[in-house]
Amino acid sequence: MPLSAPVTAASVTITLPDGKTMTFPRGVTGAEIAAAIGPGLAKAALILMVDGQEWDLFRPIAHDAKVRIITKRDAESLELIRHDAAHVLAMAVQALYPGTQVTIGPAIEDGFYYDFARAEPFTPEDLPKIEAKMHEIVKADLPTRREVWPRDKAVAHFKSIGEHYKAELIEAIPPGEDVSIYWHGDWHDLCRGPHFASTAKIGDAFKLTKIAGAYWRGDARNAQLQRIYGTAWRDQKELGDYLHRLEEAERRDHRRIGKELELFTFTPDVGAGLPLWMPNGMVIRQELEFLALQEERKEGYVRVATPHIAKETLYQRSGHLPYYADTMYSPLDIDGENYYLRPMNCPHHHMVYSATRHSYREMPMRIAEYAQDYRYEASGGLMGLMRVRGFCMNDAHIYCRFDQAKEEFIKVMRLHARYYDLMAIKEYYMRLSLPDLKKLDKYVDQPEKWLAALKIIREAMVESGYPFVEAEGEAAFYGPKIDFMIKSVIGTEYTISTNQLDFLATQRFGLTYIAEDGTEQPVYVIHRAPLGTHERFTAFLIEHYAGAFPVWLAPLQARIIPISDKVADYAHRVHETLFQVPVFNGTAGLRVDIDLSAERMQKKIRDAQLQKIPYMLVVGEREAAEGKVAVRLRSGKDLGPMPLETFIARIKGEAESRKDRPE
RNA sequence: GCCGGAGUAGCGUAGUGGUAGCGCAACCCCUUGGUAAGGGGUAGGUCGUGAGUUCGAUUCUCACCUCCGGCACCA
Repeated sequence: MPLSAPVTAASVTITLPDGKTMTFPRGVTGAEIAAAIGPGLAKAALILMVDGQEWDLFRPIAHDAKVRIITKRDAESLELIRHDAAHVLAMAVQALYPGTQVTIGPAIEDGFYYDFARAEPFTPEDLPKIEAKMHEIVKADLPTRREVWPRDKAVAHFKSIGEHYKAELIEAIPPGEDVSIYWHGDWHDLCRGPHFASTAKIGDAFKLTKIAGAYWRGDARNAQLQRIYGTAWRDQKELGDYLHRLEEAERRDHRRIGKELELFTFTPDVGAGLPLWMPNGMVIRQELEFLALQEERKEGYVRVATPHIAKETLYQRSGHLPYYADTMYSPLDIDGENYYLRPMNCPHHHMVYSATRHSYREMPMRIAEYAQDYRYEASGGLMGLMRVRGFCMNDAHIYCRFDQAKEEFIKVMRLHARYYDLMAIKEYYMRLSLPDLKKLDKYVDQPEKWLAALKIIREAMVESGYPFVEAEGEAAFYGPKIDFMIKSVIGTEYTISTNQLDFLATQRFGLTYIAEDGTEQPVYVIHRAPLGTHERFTAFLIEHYAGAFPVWLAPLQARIIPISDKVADYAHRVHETLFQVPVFNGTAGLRVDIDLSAERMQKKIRDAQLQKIPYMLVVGEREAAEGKVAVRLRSGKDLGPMPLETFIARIKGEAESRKDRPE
């Protein structure tokens, strides 16, 4: 094709990203343009952007246009590869298992999936077979073709070939519209596109990863389909890197580390989702509680303690029962009355608040408790310490005047920030959780109160400068909130902390204060849990630190390693000295032990290393003679011998500052 | 809760229709060693629980419990 064909009515002018223009006959395709630019590009081209719109390489261009050709080097290519891979997965499955219906199959983060309807379940043994078939299809280099059909023709067609889910999808498209059908060889599917010109362009860097159940259209009332997940990349190296990342993530999994470091355990004898904190894990809990106690004291909080159960009437009054009865443990019948294990602490705290009269002078009143709760979470949703049925929450309720709500909300945000800074937590985002206006039955219907509460939170967030995203349908029934969202190491998103504004409690519980003019005025309630629950927060910290906790959190802060039992006496003296060191910002003195086993020093070092103990204090005859300890970090770094006092100053400083020392 | 997979010693694992091995950990002995695994030995399991099939079940079947991967849910 000539680079400078004459400009006529039968030609189009193509403008390339560098501003260069080329002229082609009308109806030119991306493949032809790429070929005109160069054979390398012709080979590398995947799809193109035509005036910002994704366009198949084989689809004719009828107008002058700005064109950008996408190759594997472009960021967009990953999603395209995954989308094409999903199609090939569907092709492979339908070839191997006739009668299987296709539904949808999008590209997702790191890969793709496809949902199938089939009476027989897929088994893990099927995956290699399907994968092999996919490679066959890719190698077959099947050409892609795009057709545009009227909606009604498509519906009738897919019904006629028994693809009822597809037909249903197309029926959701407004009548009169056209739909695009993509063919790969003689297999075809309804699809928006775009797709590569042939199946070979996908390459071979893909792998099927798991089989799962998934509801049709994401609704549990619908039929359950079978989902096959895969991952796909541009080349084998990227695929290898990804699989390697997964392995690394598995190593950080809090369930694995929790077992290795003996932090917590579960047993069917106690019950699903009911964690047992072991001595090592309890140290972390206590240190977090002590941190909270200190920080909350600075902020004017007071502490209370309240029972773990309450009568049904309390939850009727709070309004929780009608909304959440199905996620509460069944009630206990005590003397003919129903008592519930509490799923949250608000009503108890409201009772404390309303036990006395409150003047405007004492507002805000901040009532705090690390409080144990029980929620009957769906059995399938339980996950290690991240999602449990019994948990202990860093809870507090702030009772304030309307005019104080914003400032109090900001103060809570700043408290969050202090905690997160302290622990160098950066991998989270803040979500302003709003009610879903289409499902108002899930929320208290008082539009003007919602708007007022929302205004306070929005202003508080804007004034304090914290970035946030908004999400509909995530609010509590009693008000909007800011949720702090994190991802577990395996990629599931959880709310780790929360800051909520409640306009309802004051009505439900008659929570008021006496204003300057002697009238009773309603209070606003802020529910906040910056450290979330011990369970989820610790799970997160385990993964965040990969088990290598900073000194202030480490269950064992130092281990003394005598080189031989000739120095056992000295080791004991070192231990006793360290044990007695007072730590200002800690629940106790230093946490230290001695490894007196009959093993060689190298073995003891290895053991301490695997337990991720921050400091190993090697003591031999030289150290004993000089009153020193040879300090080794868990990173492997050897600090050499130093006077015991020098080491004490160092570790005490770290414990008290709660700073993590980069090693 | 739903779909699929799994449960063997404290942990990690092998294995079989004829009641089970291995590694680490534990305990004992030898070794007294200078910065990631010294050597030898001992003990530890009603093979998740219950029922069924069978002459016989850890192995096959069913139910339940628990865990894992998703989905749904998540105040």
